[in-house]
Amino acid sequence: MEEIKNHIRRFVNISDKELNAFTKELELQEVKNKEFLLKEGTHSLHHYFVVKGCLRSFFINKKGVEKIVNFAIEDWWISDYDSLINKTPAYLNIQAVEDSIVLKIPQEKLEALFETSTNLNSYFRKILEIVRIADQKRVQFMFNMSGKEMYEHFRDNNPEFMQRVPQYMLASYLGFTPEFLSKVRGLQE
Amino acid sequence: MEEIKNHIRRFVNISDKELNAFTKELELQEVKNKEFLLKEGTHSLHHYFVVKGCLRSFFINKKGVEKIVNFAIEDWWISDYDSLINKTPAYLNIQAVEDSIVLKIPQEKLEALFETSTNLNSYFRKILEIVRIADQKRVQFMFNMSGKEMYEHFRDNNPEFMQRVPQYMLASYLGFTPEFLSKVRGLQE
DNA sequence: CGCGACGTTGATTTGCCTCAACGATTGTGG
DNA sequence: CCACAATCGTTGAGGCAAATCAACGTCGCG
Repeated sequence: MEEIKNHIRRFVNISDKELNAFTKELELQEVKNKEFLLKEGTHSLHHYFVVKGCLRSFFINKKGVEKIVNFAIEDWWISDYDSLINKTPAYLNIQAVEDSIVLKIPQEKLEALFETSTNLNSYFRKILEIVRIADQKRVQFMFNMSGKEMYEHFRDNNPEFMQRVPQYMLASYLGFTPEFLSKVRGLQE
Repeated sequence: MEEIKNHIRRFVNISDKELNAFTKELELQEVKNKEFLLKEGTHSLHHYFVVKGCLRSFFINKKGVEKIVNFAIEDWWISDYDSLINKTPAYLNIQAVEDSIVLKIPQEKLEALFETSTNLNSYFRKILEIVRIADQKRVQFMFNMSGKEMYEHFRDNNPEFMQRVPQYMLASYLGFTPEFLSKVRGLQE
């Protein structure tokens, strides 16, 4: 629990009492590599905070191909917001890419906490601000760069991922085929 | 001011006193068609709420072509979050697409209000949740649909925009050239 | 009227996909 | 502990969706 407490304290000035009210609702869960936390079509109930490991969210497109929407590593949240907020069946899958440890909190508990804690509201608002910025940049990259450039940019800005996710997942996240990524890598700079 | 008060009340249960503390910081601004609220390279200071009209945010890519990142119409917010939060020079331009009326609030005033108002925190958190879901869907569409499908989806789900934005801007938002959009439209269903 | 902004159409090019074949590595059961 | 099957990455040939480039029509407006 110290990981997430520290993470929150990095964003808001929060009392131990308030923090404990929050962490009391968290549940630790271990997930083995390839194990699912959410499958499309089911109802998503939890937000997940990654304590250790690496997860991905993805959907299956109409051609039957996996398309990775997001990765999450240590100190990051992952969930299907659409399903959680709108209470619709999930369109996304969430799956471990390594043996991992997550903390989970049900959306309804979180909503209840928001009623009483300004600081938690603030923390999650700030997380969403960061996510918004990241999403915006992703669109900008997709509109501005060739496949080769996107790969090089990702590699240079996220070296830690290069070791941890297989190449075909990186290809999927960047929006192209494994074959194409392989060719792009083949051409030396 | 009634527009934005009603908008906020749609999301949170807020007292008139709290609301007034917020609206007191807002400033009304008229923007003529093609007028800029933000130019890239300058520092972004405000969030903008559209009372009437239509705005767009865009950047110029390395080939010198405008790429539209977002539109905003009535009851919607638009800003360059990256610039506001990280206090960096804006990468985006914000410009009116019609004669418009906006309410603006400086980021620093908003931050101050967040310190004292749980409800405002909550409101902006909820706005960001919705934005997050929209961003996620946009990535999904880009990964799942052909140009023709993206156009038809947009047309069927956002009919109000079809009347209001010129075709070349729609093309830019969808990520392709005006020529291609024209051809896609040429093929009857 | 004449000019600039916007949309259309056609010919050509290109970035990335598809499909197929083939190594290398891993892991798993006999 | 070997044999074999999966899994993952690489390479090449061919195809296609969308971009590029260029020309032209139309409209609104100074």
